[in-house]
Amino acid sequence: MKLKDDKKVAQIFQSALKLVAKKGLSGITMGDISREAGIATGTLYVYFKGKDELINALFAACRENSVQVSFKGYNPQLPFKPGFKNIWLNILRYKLQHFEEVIFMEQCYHSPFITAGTREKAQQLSAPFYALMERGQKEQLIKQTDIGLLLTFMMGAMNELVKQTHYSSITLNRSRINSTFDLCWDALKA
Amino acid sequence: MKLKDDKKVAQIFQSALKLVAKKGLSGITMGDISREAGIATGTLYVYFKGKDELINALFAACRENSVQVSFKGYNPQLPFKPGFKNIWLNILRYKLQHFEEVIFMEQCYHSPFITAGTREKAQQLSAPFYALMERGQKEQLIKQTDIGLLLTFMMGAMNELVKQTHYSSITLNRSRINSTFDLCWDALKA
DNA sequence: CTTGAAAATGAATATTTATTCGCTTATCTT
DNA sequence: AAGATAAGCGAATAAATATTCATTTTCAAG
Repeated sequence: MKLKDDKKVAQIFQSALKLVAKKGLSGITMGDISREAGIATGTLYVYFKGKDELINALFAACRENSVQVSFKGYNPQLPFKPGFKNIWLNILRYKLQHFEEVIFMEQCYHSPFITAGTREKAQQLSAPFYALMERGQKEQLIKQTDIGLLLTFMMGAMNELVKQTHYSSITLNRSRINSTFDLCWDALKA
Repeated sequence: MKLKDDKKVAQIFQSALKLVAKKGLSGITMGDISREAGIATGTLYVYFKGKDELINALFAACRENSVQVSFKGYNPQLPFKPGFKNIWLNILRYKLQHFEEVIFMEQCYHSPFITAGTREKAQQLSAPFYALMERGQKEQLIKQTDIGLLLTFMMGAMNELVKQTHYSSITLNRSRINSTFDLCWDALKA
């Protein structure tokens, strides 16, 4: 291998994300991606078998990255609520800073591109979030409702918030973020 | 005009929705739609100028329909909370019963198909929801947080819930629905 | 240096998909 | 019932897009 490195893959991913956020998954072509990335169309096929593989790889990469970042700085020794807020903030920050990924993931979920295998792997990465909520329930801090439901509620609210923020170009300042956390916490708390 | 009636348009819309829910906005072709609707491809062009117009019309129709249904049975004379729950249930029911529309709307939001005008009109239809929340705030029942934020939080949570329900084929029974309403109410209540 | 293997190119090709149009069929009007 | 008008058709065309491949460039090892 010569220059076929991660850097170029990252560049391709960045371009694809940017375009999907702007024109939607249905609006991008391999030609668009290569142009945006500043490479020849044929070069895309050096890195990926085809469009399907590119999209699946990007989907998996986004998912892994976002989960990994979520638990940064989480210390299970500390009390639940601050730990939870830490993770909540990690997630929100990530989504705000990687808005394009939020849109891309959303668009992907119902596209024929994403294979069952890719979907499956993405789901498995949710395990730590389930564990977190279980802890909260054990400590009687979180409602004794189905955890999947609680997580869905929380993640859905956050996603929509991030999207709305971008559309309306409202900046989510510290005070607004805290208000939103309160909404979320009040919803979940026992 | 002979048979060029609402019934056929509805049939086309239904087919498009079904296909988008299954294969995503990027996965459907005019040919797919016509086949699913049991008509010739050329016939689509009797009803719509082209793919763009079809998608925009469907988007607008979905939006109008869902807003209209939301306020069914709402009586402003009654106390706030039961009225709010009534609307909340209307929305949830609608989304559950029209899952395909939820997916379609979501996919559309970031597609190049939807024009600025269509988007604008969709936004204007939110006015009654804003008014509802204002009432709740005046009566000191709802948090004094930015209404857009409250609505976004609520709608996002509901959408995600509906999607999750379909993916995991969990039936949202009466008790689960009430649990979810409690999450939502606890989040919003002052 | 030279050379060989991998990477990059982008025009050419293959494939898919939107749209058109000449024609047929159905319905309404008088 | 005949004529007029609009809906419906689907093969043919046009346009867009994915993918290939013969050629060129790059770079590291000898």
